[in-house]
Amino acid sequence: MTTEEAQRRTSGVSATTATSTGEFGIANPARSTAWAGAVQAGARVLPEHARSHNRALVLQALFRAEGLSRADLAREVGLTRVTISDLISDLINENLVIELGVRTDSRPGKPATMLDINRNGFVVVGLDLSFNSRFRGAVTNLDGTVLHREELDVTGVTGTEAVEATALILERLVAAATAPILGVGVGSPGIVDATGTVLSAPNLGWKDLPLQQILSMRAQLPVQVANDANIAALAERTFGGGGADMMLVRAGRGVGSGLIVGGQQVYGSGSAAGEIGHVMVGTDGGDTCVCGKSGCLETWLAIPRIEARLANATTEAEREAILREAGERLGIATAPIVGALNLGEVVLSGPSELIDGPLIAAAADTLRDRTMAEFVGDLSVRMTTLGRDIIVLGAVVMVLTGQLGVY
Amino acid sequence: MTTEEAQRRTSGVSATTATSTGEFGIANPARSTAWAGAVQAGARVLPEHARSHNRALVLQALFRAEGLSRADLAREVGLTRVTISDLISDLINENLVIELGVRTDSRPGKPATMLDINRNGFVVVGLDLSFNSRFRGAVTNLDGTVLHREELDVTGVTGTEAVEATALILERLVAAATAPILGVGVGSPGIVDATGTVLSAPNLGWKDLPLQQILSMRAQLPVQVANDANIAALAERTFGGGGADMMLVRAGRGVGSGLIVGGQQVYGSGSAAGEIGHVMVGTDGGDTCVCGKSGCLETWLAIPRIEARLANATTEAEREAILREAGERLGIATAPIVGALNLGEVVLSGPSELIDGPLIAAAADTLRDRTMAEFVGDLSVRMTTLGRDIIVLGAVVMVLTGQLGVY
DNA sequence: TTTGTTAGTAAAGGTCACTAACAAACAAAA
DNA sequence: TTTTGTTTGTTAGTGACCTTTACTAACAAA
Repeated sequence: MTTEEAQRRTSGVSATTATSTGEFGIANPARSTAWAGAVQAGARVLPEHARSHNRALVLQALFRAEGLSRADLAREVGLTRVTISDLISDLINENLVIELGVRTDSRPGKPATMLDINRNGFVVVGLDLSFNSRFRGAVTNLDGTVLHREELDVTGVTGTEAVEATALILERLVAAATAPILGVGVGSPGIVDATGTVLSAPNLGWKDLPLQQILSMRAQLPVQVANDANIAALAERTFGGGGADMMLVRAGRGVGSGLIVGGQQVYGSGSAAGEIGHVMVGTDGGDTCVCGKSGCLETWLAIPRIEARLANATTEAEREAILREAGERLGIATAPIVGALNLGEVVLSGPSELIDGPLIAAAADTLRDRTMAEFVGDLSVRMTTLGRDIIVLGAVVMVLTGQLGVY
Repeated sequence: MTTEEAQRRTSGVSATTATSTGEFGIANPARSTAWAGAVQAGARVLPEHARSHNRALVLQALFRAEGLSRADLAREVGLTRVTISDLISDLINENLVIELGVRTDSRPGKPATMLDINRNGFVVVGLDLSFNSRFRGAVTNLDGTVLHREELDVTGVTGTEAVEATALILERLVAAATAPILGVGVGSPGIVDATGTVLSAPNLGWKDLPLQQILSMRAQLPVQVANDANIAALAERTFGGGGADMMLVRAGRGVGSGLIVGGQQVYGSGSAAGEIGHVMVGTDGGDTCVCGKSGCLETWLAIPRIEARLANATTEAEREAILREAGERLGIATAPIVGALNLGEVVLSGPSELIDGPLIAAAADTLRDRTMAEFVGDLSVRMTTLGRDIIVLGAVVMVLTGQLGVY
């Protein structure tokens, strides 16, 4: 049997994904069950792929609406009760699904046995490398509920040292896990390709760093690495009520974004989708940017820049004008994107004391003024509700998608 | 058996898709074999879906590279020779694939039997409703080679009359078909939803018009309707060598665009993706637009506007400046889109005597100036090579995708 | 108690792609 | 010329998968 065939024969997620003893080194390698992987152009479909797709559908349905019976699932997914029973039997054996007992409400017919994803039977480890001077991480259950946190100061740490720091915080999180670890998700700044290689992350001094491979080898766990803003968009989509056509803009030290188009994450031709920080805004100049150009979105919207301007503001009106201008510039930059993609939502993530107020209001006004009302009539511009944990939650979504096919 | 079950049982494209006698009214109803349809969220996958997906893969491989044997296909697609033989047997029975005879070159082993899609065994009807005063249409083979053309003057024709005109030109094209018609593709201006309903097309006086349904009933053929610029993007992707992350901008009476992201067409939250004509460009005003705003992309790039400006130009330098300015504005408007989506290509479609020259050069320069070179380094900005037939070719792609799953 | 409904399971059947094995047809080496 | 090895395409049989059909269990309502 060839390697490829062996892989093809492997389906499902083994229930023994990782030991919960906390050893940093015992678990199964990364592997994808997701249907998405099989749908790529040129990929044939075998019966077993159909099975894992249907299996993912069942998990998705259970994930979204707890308290479903086998019969409910059959109606929801469109398969027969027989097939659902068979799939559920597998999932129960793998400890991914549990029976909650019989339905209590009074209805004719045999009472249903309620099912749910075993939300506490596995945990996910999420890492957020996007902060300037500290790495953050958390252990969560499958709902994204944080069970344990770790932080690590990394001021001035770059290159290999930064990799070691990442491995260290991961090790601590793995040790803190109280249930088998389904997988590890990492949100990194910079450009990250589909294989989890950090092509470029200037702040961390990383270039062509195969972070996913490194961490996966070290932890012996399935690891997935993606850009922080992209991962935030995933989180908003799954946990924040984000729609199928959505943009998440993240303002921090720089400005980045993640895009969901047609329900799918956008990666871009060079894995650099969402990088809007250095797109010039308007035709009337602006401050000089670190990149050499003038009037980049970052010069208007990066938090340090806003804070510097606000430091000179003496009155509340001045303060508001500064924030409104930042919002306007965001609106100017995103209007063509919103129009071209016919987005339904623009979600902002960042320090709410700065963003949630005049800034976001001005962005919404500007967006509406500069696009065609007929097309963007029901555009929603809002803050994320996920707060500072958004990257960690995105990591959960990545792992759920990668390991279970849930999204 | 329920309707849904009956549909589920129906797979493949019957070889008797339509009579070639030219009667306007004898054929089978629209039906989708495409895998894409089955991959939607919440859609279960049955073995037969797997089969039609694999079938589509075989057709795709044959479509792209003629002169493949069964064994070649097995290697290409990843299925076994046995399975390929079985699929090919079906396809030959349906007259979609033909044997070309044995391979002539001298190699060890049994000589292979060459296969090809029966490119002239079926025809496709394409309709282009995007011109101001005339409807254009063509009958093509499966390669997109035009076999017959029809035109119809529709100056001042709107509403129901325009629908009748569409039906008339379609009837003529169907009558001219010399082989069974695989399907009909229609490129319409305005907003068209996924069901082929024209939600809004002011120029034609259409609003919530179920054009696909109307034409499908009239012609008794599978009909697919989509926005003209979107369909043009499809054509560029399949016949024009367009990449997986691409934008096609169409300048005509107005300005529209079509987007391909991650190899997939973008539809948008309100089916209005690509509508960039009324996005404001820059922060320095501009001419008043019919929409009421100032400085919309259309005021810079719509062909009538450019022509009006050129009429006042006396020197070649003035003429070039006007064209360069139009290109610059296009670059300003598309820079955020190119950056956010990390597009690899921007393709222009329209009158080449105006677009292909200073305009496109200025657009390329502006795009590069206003984005981050690191991210858009290998961005290609160019004219389409498909000329005026681009909409008709897009119709072919729609039909191939919808009826055969080829894309 | 009877009737009707709903949940879940068991057995049998059809579809699909796979493996194994083989004949046909050729080139190249012996 | 014969033998060997390669490649193509087919036949036969197998296992995976989901369906249909039919059943039991468990309940509400008449």
